[in-house]
Formats: sequence, C-alpha cells, structure tokens
Amino acid sequence: MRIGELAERAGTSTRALRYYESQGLLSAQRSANGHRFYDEDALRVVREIRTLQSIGFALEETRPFVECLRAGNETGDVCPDSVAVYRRKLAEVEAYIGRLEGVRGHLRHRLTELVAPAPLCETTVHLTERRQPCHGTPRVG
Amino acid sequence: MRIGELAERAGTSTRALRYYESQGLLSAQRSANGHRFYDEDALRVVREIRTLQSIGFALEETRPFVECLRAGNETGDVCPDSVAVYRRKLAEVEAYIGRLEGVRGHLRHRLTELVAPAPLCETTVHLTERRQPCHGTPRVG
DNA sequence: GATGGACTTAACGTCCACGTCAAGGTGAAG
DNA sequence: CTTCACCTTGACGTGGACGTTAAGTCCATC
Repeated sequence: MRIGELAERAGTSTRALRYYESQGLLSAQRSANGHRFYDEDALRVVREIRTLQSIGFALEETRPFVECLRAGNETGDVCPDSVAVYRRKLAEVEAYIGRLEGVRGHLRHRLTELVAPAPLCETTVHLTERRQPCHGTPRVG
Repeated sequence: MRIGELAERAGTSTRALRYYESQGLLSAQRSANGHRFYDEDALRVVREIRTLQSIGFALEETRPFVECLRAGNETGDVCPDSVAVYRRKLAEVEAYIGRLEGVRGHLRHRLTELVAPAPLCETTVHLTERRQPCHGTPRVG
C-alpha cells in the first residue's frame, strides 16, 4: 500500500509516517516513481507506535518495541528491552499518580476550606468581634 | 530588593521574572538607573505563581490568584475566580488520575503476563507440539 | 582605572511531534 | 488535453516557559 492508505488504516497522517521514517522507526520500499510502498508489517509497526503513544510513551520509547517487531516477534513487547521500558514506565506512572493524588488532596482540602470559609471557633469565642482560628488548624503556608 | 535577590528568594531565575512581567503577572518599580525594584508583595506574588506551577498549573491559570493577591487578600485563592480555577483543576486532575490508573493496570497486566510468559495449558495439551493458549485468556489487541 | 558583578534590552535557541504551506512530479479518468 | 487525487522534498510554524548568548550600562572595589 502507499502512504495515504497506511496513514488511514493506522489512524494517523502521512506527515507523521514520514516523521517516523526520519526517526528510523519506519522503513519503506520505493516504487519506480519514487513513491513509498508499505507491506502489512509496516501497518503493525505503526499501530504499535500509536498504541504506545496513546498510553503516554514518548516516541523514542517506542523504539525497542518497533525493533522487537522487526525481529520477527508477534508482538513488540516480548523482548527484554521492551520489558525494561515497561518497567520504567510503570514506575513513572506510579510516581506520577502519587504526585497527582497529593495535588488532588491539596485541592480538595482548599476547596472545602474555602466553601465553608474559615472554620472558626465561634462556639468558644462569643465575646470578641475579632474571631480566632481554631486551635489545631494552622494556616497553610 | 532588585531582581537578582527576588529571583533567589523565590527560587527562580531573573529570566523567569522578566517573563512574568512581560505576561502582566508581575510589576516592578524602577530606580533612577533603570533597574527593577521590588517590594515584599512581589515576593508573595512570585511564590504564589511558583507554588501553583509546581502543582501543575499553567502560567495563565495563575493569573486569577495573582490578581486576588494584588486586590489585597491574604492568600490568592480566596477570590471566586481562583476558586473556579481550583474546581476546574480538580476535575482535570481526577480525570488524569483515572486515565493513569488505566495505564498502570495495563502495564501491570502486560508485565505479569510477560514475566510468567504465556500461561499455556500444557497440562491439558500434551500431544501436540504446537501449544494452545488457555481458554479464557484472550490475546491483547 | 581596571576589574568584576549585577543589571538592562533584544533576540535567537530549546524541546517534541508533528501541522502547514510551497512548488512540483505522477498516473488515471474524462 | 485538462483535471484531479495522490505523491515527493524542503522548510517554516506551533505552543509554553523559559535558557542562552550578545552588547551595553551602573556601581563598588582593588
């Protein structure tokens, strides 16, 4: 097939495919008129790239998977280098989730604090106009 | 204080401070020789920006907080616009966490599958050289 | 007065994965 | 023949938040 068909079947653009080729991730035969020509294996390569990208892999990180596919394996993730990338990515994702959960907690805390503004100890302080913050609820720094 | 001191006390660079100014987030007095001159409020503004950025806010999203600070509030997050940004950001973060948890599950699944490679039903198939995958463990698409 | 450090503006460079435009070649259909 | 879709290479644009020179000014110190 030619580049347009490959792009369509892989759900991407011809520009992206040429870019992959420039990065050494995709190779093409050339027909007499100079047009690129691809086989079904190329489609699998591009789909592997796209799938990994959608998961959050950088293009460069898909390289081991592509090479694994090219080596004749059924899927791109059965090779040691690919597994290593998987592991690294899993660690990254878990760290990122942890950070985001911290942020989520922070945001939730601030929001509840702002919606129920300044949970002051009015029950204990009736006499002064100037209200005191509750004991044990320090200000956010 | 001058820009170098402000940068150091805020934990950033002079380039960043000039950039904030170009974006209308930070303002400075000028001394006779043309040098920028800042007060303590500027430090609070920059720290507000930096804190929000570290949480994952885009620079533009810090604007309501900065304006809230400038309006004379103790913290930048007590104004309606800031609260709105908080809410939006919380939704974004939660959606992102959800996506990442999906990715984490996918990665974990693939890793365990690759570490215990192809849990084949050898116990049931002894006669053929070509091994069959277990019933109920479909291939990943 | 020379050196050095901090400051000024202007402007180009970085990263990533392409998008987009320009100018032209190729092959089939009408 | 023209038209049209499809292809080619080359090169500049995008976005975000600055980093990094370059060339010059200002002030204090040796």
